[in-house]
Amino acid sequence: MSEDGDDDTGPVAVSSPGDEDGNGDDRYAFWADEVADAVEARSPTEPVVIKGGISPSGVPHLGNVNEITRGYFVAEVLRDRGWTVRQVFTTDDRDPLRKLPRKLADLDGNIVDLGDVDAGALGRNLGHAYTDIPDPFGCCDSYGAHFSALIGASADLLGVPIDVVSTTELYESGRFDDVVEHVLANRDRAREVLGQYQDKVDADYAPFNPVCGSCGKITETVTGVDIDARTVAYRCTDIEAGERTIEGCGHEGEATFREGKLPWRFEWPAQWDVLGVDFEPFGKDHAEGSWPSGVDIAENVLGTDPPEPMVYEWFTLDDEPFSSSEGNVVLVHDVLETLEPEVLRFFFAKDPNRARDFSVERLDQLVDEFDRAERLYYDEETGTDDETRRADRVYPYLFDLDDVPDDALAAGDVTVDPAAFDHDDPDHRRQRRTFLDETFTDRVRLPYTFAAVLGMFDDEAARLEAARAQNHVTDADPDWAVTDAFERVALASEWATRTDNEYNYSVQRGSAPAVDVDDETAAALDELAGFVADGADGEAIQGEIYETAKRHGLDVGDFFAAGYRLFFDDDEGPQLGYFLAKLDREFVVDRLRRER
RNA sequence: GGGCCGGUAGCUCAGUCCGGCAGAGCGUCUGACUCUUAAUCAGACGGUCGAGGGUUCAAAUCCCUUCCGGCCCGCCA
Repeated sequence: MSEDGDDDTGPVAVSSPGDEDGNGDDRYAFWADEVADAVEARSPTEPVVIKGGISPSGVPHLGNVNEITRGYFVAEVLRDRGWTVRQVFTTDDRDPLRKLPRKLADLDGNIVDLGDVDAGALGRNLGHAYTDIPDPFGCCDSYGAHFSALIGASADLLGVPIDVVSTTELYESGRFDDVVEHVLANRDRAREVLGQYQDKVDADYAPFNPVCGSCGKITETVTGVDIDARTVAYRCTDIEAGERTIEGCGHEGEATFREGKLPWRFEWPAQWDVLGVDFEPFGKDHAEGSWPSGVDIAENVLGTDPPEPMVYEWFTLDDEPFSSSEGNVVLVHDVLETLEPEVLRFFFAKDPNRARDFSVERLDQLVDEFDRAERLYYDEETGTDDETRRADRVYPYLFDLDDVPDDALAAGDVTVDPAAFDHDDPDHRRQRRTFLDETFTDRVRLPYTFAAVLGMFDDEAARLEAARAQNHVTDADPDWAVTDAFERVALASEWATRTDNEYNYSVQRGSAPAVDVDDETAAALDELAGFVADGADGEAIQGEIYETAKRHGLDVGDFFAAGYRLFFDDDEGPQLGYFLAKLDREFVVDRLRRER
């Protein structure tokens, strides 16, 4: 993983509690198993600490969620091996706001344009720490607190337990005092080490950025350090932020170690040290930048061991890079309106080494892939050995008791409250696994695109009827499984609406689409209209469509197409007979007669 | 300039670390079910594994070179 020539990421020796991945085949079916082995090889003390973190600079998008979910899978594997794990998430909220994002989001996850909030007020806060900037929505203590709350909510939505740790809080509480003192007391060494990685480090460089006592900006020019008093003297000078310069106010003053921050290259290793981090995944951007220097700083400035690393590739959103500042974002909140949480977790369980596109257009493919993995896990389908091994290994970690209906839990004699599920409690874990392997085998999944089709029936009974007709639901299925399965209809419908794809049909109520029908088809339509007018249920109408077409010597497919054209102005649609039965009869009859 | 990750069927990707007959799903095509309408089922088509060289009895897999794509070496997942 680390490619640094001279560090000591030792050989991976398998050890410790309940090692259980040796089934005669020692290849890794799941990347998290390999990482867990490496973490165990460090002989960590409990709780094992797994970290992630971001700056709360704006909307926490799906890419940011890697920082939560990648660590989660490793945490879960370690917990299954008997380890107690703490997953922390640092919100780097003392970082300064460098650039105004184009889009923001309220606490419910609704995206709003910058122009819809007080952009001027935000603009005046460039250069200030996120926790010192008022929340543009007025609902949280600060800008930083607002977006930290959103990322915390994203984790909750995915059922991942994290301790959110505010970096500002680490400074203000004094937890960082000792490490800041150490860095500043050894600032020559710090300069020397970081200087190997960054050209801008010169003789004047001081590894601390005080908050200006006058204008409140994070400043860079330290003019003196008093270790005993735990203060630094500074002058508030201009700072560079991308192409623009944020002007300093010129104020000269003194700041304590709690009134400022370490530069990122030092702050990250300081977090490892203070929080005792054993494993941290990070994006490819850090792999060649802050990671190598962080290792060096940890070992040679702080004198601590860096955590086990893991680099993950970035995602794109419909082939475009995610960008909080550019506004190309999608929140977990949004995604969960179209996907079950287990499917989204599945996306994050894929190989981190591979760049992936989160394609909204092709969400059905992702869901199908998940469904297949699930069937492989339950031995309801056969696949290649590799596919099966992967499914067996990965699927249990996608499941969360909170995602299934209460009566399902009751049916499985689950006594733990899903909302109070303790990932470190062996009994809770056992109950979850037992439920998964026993009760949940009765679950029902409607294929995603079929669920999208069902979305056009606004009537519950009609949906059930159609699903039964296709044998997706049978009398043998427990009620909870049927209820649960139909949850997918709302998700798939939302997807169809958002992408406006071929499942987003809408009945052309206003006026009949222009349809040219030949005489024979016209006669058949009239006859069908008569049948409908006499009153018939969906199944009867469906059958009659075939019969009518045959009587008139019409191709059944063409006749259906004529029907779809009349009602949807499209060549295809839902099962027509069932669908027409659910519309008001007079309208259907008139439309079939091309009279309205 | 230096580095990281990828390139395998039309599409999405497993397989590469640890060499052993090139795989899956979707799509396409054909056929069947005397109701083909997200159909379903059966079958078929589909690949110089980016390219070249090397090691080997044997290479998608290991080594060297090279091309293409994404990214990093300010801040960023």
